[in-house]
Amino acid sequence: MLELRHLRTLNALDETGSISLAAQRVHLTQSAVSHQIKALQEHYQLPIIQRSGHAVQLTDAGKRLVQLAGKILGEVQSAERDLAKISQQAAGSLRIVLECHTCFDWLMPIMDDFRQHWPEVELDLVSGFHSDPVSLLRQQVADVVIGSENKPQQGIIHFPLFRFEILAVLAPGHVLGSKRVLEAADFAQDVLITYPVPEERIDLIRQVLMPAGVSWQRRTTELTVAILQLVASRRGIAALPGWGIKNYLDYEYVIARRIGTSGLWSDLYLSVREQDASLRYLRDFLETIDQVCFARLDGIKPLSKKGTRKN
Amino acid sequence: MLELRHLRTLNALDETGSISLAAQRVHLTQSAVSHQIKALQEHYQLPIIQRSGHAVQLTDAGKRLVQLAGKILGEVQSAERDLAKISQQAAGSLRIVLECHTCFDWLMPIMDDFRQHWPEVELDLVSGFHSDPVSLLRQQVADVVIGSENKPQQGIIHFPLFRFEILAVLAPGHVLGSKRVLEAADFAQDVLITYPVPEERIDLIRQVLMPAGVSWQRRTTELTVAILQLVASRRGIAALPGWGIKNYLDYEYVIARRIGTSGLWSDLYLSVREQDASLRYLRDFLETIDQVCFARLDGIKPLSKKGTRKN
DNA sequence: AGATAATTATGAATAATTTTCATATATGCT
DNA sequence: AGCATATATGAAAATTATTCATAATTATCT
Repeated sequence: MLELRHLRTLNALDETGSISLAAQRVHLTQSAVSHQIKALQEHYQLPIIQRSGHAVQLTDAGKRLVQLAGKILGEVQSAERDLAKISQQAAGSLRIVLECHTCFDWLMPIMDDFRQHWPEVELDLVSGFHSDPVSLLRQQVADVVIGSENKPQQGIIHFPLFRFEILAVLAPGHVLGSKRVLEAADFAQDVLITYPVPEERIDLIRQVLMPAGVSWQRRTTELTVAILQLVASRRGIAALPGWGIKNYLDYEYVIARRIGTSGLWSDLYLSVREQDASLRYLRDFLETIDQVCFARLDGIKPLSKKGTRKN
Repeated sequence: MLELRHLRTLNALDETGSISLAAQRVHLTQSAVSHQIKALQEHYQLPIIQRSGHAVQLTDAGKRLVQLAGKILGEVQSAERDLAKISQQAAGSLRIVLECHTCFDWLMPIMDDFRQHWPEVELDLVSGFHSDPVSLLRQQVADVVIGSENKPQQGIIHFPLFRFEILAVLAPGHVLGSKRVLEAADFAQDVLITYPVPEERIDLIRQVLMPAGVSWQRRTTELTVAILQLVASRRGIAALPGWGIKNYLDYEYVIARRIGTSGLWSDLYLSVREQDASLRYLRDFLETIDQVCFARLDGIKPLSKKGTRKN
């Protein structure tokens, strides 16, 4: 009756404290999670969760099961890694093209983790900018592209990672700070500070400014911290992922505003050659990204798993 | 994809070394187990078992999963016991009536184990012989009957334990030893040594001798070892469960013969009052019996689980 | 060796379970 | 109070697991 599935759900529930967020984490609907918990409670004749308003709290019984999950799920993942090693799918290469500059932030620790588990896999970042990153896969120059590309292509598979909001970043006290939501025209008033990549690769420009026919001034720099420094010192405004600026917001180094009423969102995918899609270490890499990102990055949302995520 | 179900199956497969026996252990058909393993192999793209003729051997990958099962399944059981404690189903009484005398052999260690896990449950054996053991349940004198009773009765639930063969036990060199299979008439030749219970409670008499109209001489004694001693010293012959005499056979202290061409079989059930059937400690007791008996008793076969074994 | 029995594999059918969908209900916020 | 958000729930749909029937394979017994 109790299955690993339930433990994974409870784990997510414990971390998120919410049925619907937990559901997203395990790629199920809120309803499915609700049913799962109900089934567990009926099976054990015990309440697993306790509701104080909307917030979901685990009961002692629930905590005991989460504790079990903690002990067990790691063992399972570890065993599955060993199986990959046995099947000699433990060696290979994972050369990553990062289309999203800010993604360094979360990717770095994941890479460290990955190296520990897969010492035989050559892990690298492919540097430089590329107009068509996916073509690097075909040319065997890279093995993985992390970016926004998700159009179906022959021989390429896109795994959905997550959706995140891009926020306008302003110096505290900036005039635009008085608005709750910024519109395209607002960006004409100040210098736009971006990474040094082509205009069409900047979501704000491609999706907001260009369609609105607004002109802009641009200044570029390599590092996220540098962008934030420039913003804070009133040299301009920027547009960055919410999770990338969380700490700076908390310390009120900068402030953030939504772009457009419903916000400017960007979707991230991980693309690989079709023949690599079932490589065990690749799957493990994906799994780790999932775990780490959803646990640590604020405000991200899961994408539908329709992009081939079975097996 | 991998679920606890698979680990339980692999565990049984490891212990039995056979697909069909493993299937019986986990209360599935042979086909189901075969399909499970096939699914695992396809999922991991690895052979899990290796066949040398009919004998099934685990591959390294299979062994790794069994190792995982070993680590995990105990944790699960332990967590489930804790849940029972949380739900305050940890206290109660388990007064056992043992209809099958020889069953002391395997029950004793199980009781010891049980006491450790459920210190709050008063565990006892109800001594003496009873013409209708199940009525003791109704009278609240006992909580559990282990015996052959399986006729549906109002308010009583019978959990199937297992089926075992009753063998004729002879002194080495006994004349009847020359026959491969003993028939009813053969038992008229020698003294029958039994436990001191009514005739109708002795399977050999009720199912073989009486139907055949054969007469017999009987001598009784309390302990299994005493019976074996009398047999070995040529005071008579006995009929005992195969697993009960295994050690004595191995040391050639006595020899055993099948009774009738297809053997004399006995089914064992565990009966409880309906309202007790979902008690957590009772379920745990049942689970332990299952584990221990199938792991340690030779030649026993599972019974169909039709007697209400869900939840 | 040949026949028979026993064991496993497999495709199709069935059964059971899980998930989703469409809502209802409950809570929090302004 | 009213709207937005979160959870619960029954019924339908989808998926998955199991069984059934049978074929294929291996072992055993004259």
